[in-house]
Amino acid sequence: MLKYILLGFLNYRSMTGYDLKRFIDGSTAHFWHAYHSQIYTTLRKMEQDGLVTSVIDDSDEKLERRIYEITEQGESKLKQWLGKSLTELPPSKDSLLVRLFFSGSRNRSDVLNELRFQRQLHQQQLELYQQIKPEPSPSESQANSDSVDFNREAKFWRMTLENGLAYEQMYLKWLDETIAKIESL
Amino acid sequence: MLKYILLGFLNYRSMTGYDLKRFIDGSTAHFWHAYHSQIYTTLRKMEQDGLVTSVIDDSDEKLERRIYEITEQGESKLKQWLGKSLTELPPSKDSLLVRLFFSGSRNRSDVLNELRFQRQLHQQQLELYQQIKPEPSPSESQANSDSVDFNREAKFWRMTLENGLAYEQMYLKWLDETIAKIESL
DNA sequence: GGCGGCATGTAAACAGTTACATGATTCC
DNA sequence: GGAATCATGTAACTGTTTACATGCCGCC
Repeated sequence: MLKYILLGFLNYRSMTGYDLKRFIDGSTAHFWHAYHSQIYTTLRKMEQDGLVTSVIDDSDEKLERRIYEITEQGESKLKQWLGKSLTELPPSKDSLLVRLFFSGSRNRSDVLNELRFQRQLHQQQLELYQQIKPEPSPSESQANSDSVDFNREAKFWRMTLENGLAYEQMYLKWLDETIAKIESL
Repeated sequence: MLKYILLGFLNYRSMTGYDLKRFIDGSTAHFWHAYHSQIYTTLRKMEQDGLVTSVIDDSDEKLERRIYEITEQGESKLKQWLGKSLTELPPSKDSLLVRLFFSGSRNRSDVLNELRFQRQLHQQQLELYQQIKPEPSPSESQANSDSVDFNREAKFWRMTLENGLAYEQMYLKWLDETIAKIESL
């Protein structure tokens, strides 16, 4: 999956592993995050497979940056993947719910503290999304890609952001209700 | 993580890998699913680590069932894990959102078909949760565990179900809004 | 006879996490 | 002087998925 995210961004423009990490953190991280270690190793593997090529930029001495560029093979791989629809529900994993499921034997206040802390984190996450509101910005400078319509792309980016907002609002509401239930247990 | 789910259920009562698979499918699957292959191998590893023991039940000839039982070490491992709270947001992964994020260049009708199909799946999932409503039932028979209060446990199971319901309702609403936006693009 | 459910596993591949490792520059 | 950010990577481990593999029983 990470492979396709990297191809997706490299299809906008060539960039380094570090740039990719920042784009992911600033946009897809809430529905797909990745550690830098995985990004670098995946890029290497993709280069071996002919999906990307890389050149080393030495324009600043002392700072070696490896710039990745998508190949035609990479582009067709991305198009092919986008071409066949998902036919299943993506599995979700939420370790908080696992913990809550088995929390019957726990101290009421321990559970409440855990949920209240999660509430804070979700509140912060929501505020973060609300600040992004105007636009996520993988364009930044002019794209070197032939024909990417960034106005159109941005509409889809915003839809995923709307999902994040809806998710956090739902989660906060559920946490509040759940905290109230446990308080009156 | 799966390890703790298995310990959690085995703490209710001893059972086989197959039973565990069914309990997971019937309760935690929407926030943590597992394939049978992983369940069996994880149980073996847990036995090596002294968290569970197993006996082979041959009461029915022809049908060998390996029944797993939690050990004291397993119980304390579970308690220890429940004891230290989550201090981060669990990462979420949703490949549909990844696909949508990079869907600017796709055919409008292809994207719409994919989203409408997801809508159906989420609708089914919601209905499934609504039918479970009365009670998830890992008790079934009398528990062999010393002191599990299944009435109390059930309250926590229900809270995770409420999360599933809220999630599906949120997702359906978002899908409807997103479909409408793309239709008028 | 075929299908689905019961029941158990192994093997290989792939994905993801944590820890180790280095070294420059900038800001306080 | 220390912390943060830029920038890149490897190694070891853990977790997850897919495919292969077997055999019984009951139902239609």
